[in-house]
Amino acid sequence: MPNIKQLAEAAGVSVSTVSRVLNGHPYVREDKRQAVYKAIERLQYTRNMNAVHLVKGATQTIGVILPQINNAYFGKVVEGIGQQALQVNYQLMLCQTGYRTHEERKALHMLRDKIVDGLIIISRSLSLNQIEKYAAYGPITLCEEVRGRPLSCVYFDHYASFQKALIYLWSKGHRRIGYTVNRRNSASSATRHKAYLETLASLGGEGREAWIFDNCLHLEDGAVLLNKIISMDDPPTALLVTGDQVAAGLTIAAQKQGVQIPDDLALIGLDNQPISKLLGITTIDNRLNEIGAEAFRIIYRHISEQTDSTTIQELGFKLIERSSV
Amino acid sequence: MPNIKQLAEAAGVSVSTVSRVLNGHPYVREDKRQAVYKAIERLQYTRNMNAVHLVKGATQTIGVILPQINNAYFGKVVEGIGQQALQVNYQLMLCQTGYRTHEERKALHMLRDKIVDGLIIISRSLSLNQIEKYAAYGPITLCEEVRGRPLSCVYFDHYASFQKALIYLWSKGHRRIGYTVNRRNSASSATRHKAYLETLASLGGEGREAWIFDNCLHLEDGAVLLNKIISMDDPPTALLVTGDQVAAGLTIAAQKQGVQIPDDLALIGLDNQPISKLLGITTIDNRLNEIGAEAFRIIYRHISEQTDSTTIQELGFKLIERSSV
DNA sequence: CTGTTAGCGCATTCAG
DNA sequence: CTGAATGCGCTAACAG
Repeated sequence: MPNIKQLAEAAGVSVSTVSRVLNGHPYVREDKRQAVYKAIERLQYTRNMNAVHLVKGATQTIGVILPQINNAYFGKVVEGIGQQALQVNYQLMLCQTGYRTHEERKALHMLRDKIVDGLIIISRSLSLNQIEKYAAYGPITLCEEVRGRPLSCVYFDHYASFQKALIYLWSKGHRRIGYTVNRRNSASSATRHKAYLETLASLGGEGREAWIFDNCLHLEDGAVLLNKIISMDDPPTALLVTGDQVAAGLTIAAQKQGVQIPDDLALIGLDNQPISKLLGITTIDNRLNEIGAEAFRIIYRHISEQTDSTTIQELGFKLIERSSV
Repeated sequence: MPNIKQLAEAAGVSVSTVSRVLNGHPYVREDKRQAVYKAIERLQYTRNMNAVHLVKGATQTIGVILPQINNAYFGKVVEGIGQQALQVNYQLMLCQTGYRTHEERKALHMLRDKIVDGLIIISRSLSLNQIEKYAAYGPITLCEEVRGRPLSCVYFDHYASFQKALIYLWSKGHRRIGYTVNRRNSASSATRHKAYLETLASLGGEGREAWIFDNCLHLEDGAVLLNKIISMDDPPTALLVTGDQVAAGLTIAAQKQGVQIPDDLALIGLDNQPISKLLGITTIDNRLNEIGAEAFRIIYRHISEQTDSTTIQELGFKLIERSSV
């Protein structure tokens, strides 16, 4: 495999001239340019990008940290990231962490070690204090609200969306309202818990611990949950489900068990996944694709502008009324 | 950001000694080793992996080519790849091509340009002739049957699985059997078409062009298809659906339209996705996770052993009987 | 418009 | 056990 020097020799020019044509610089005489092209063809020359990365100090690659790729929620975000990356010729390095801090740290190391130029963290286990330490090595953007730190973020308002959904359920006559989350101890869960208690209180109702269900992420989790709910002495009549996959699981299981939706149990999902449309589930569109796309744009802007500033970006959401309430 | 030379100075040793402790080599006196650690801490030294990649001629990264990440089928395969990659400390570079040959070619270039050490192609648009050209630059593994080329592959037998499913439907009394695919002109589609015609003929039945439906990949496609089928003059009574998402879309739409499954329309899905279990869809488990995992193992073995040989690996499948037939 | 040269940061022979 | 020296392949000042 020839290098640039041999190529230059073969073309009868200097390495810098070769480099110029390789990088499309102007000010190269046409015949020399052609000679280089000829030589490239003849020697089957291919550039070693690792050398380019070394000398440029950048790789045109950004890392994406997420617990698992095979998931409708994360998939939608990554898709958004990827579409933007494509447009500016950036690569995506994927890190499936399974929420293991050890793996998350390894991904952070990629930024420190200059394997990636920036990092997007879709969901995490590590503390912000831990993550913050790596901000010195390059831009990091989280897909959750983060303030007062050297970290950027894109997010939608969990509090407001919960509030809106709760008020909607209340207006439809529901007084026994519960909700589901994935991890009880995540940042968004704390916000949601607060919104849950405060909103219900302000409406003159009350939230109950027994109506809060965790470990709900996948379709199957919804099915399991339905069985749990129908065996409760004092079940909620409505559920705010943070994820359409789970809402779909609940819906399908409900049909099997003869539970009527919305009469026996009302549901509001989240993410506006295709399946919620098909099943007629009322949901909140939080524009996951756009969250991913915007996360990339923020990173890209920070890289391009070499700025150390931080961006905080809130995206809107929309309640989509269908027939599960 | 200090480099290895400054670090060596600070530690009072040579760069080679630093390099040795950095790479965990033996034969370094303990006090010098400690001195290096101290200096690393003090200078906040971090290694530039691009230099390592350059000098080693490898990046510990493999590229993954797929049309889109946000998809149950591809997601499952990528997950399998990622799990294996994690175990041996390899990174994954993701390339969402949207089946655009231009993007696929860009991904192939990553192998040529030494950005990745190997490539896994989950699904493609480019011809094998085009892809084959890049085999000289590093190992390439496809997730489909490929023979007589310098390319490795993992796959399950589309022909045999179609055959098995058709015989099963036939044994249940179906005589008007159709099937769905995503892209009509993909390699697997050709195999399936052959299996479809030959198997039905051997059973004394016949296939019909009108019972073959393409552009079926997502959930919504299944819903659209159901409407198409119920408006047909001469609809099939059973459908072999290559993808549980589509089968799920069909099933859910059928419930809405009052179409009885399996009585009005029988279904056999593919991929054994969670949703097929929930909806009671009879399906074929083709072990997508394992296909991804094995694809990585093959690539990894070829990289480790520096061999130019090629691996062809067939994985088994299993018909999972549920209640949609 | 072009060539010379000095790095980019690290691994690794080869002598000690 | 250790250090000096060489090279990985390329870019970009700098001097023509």
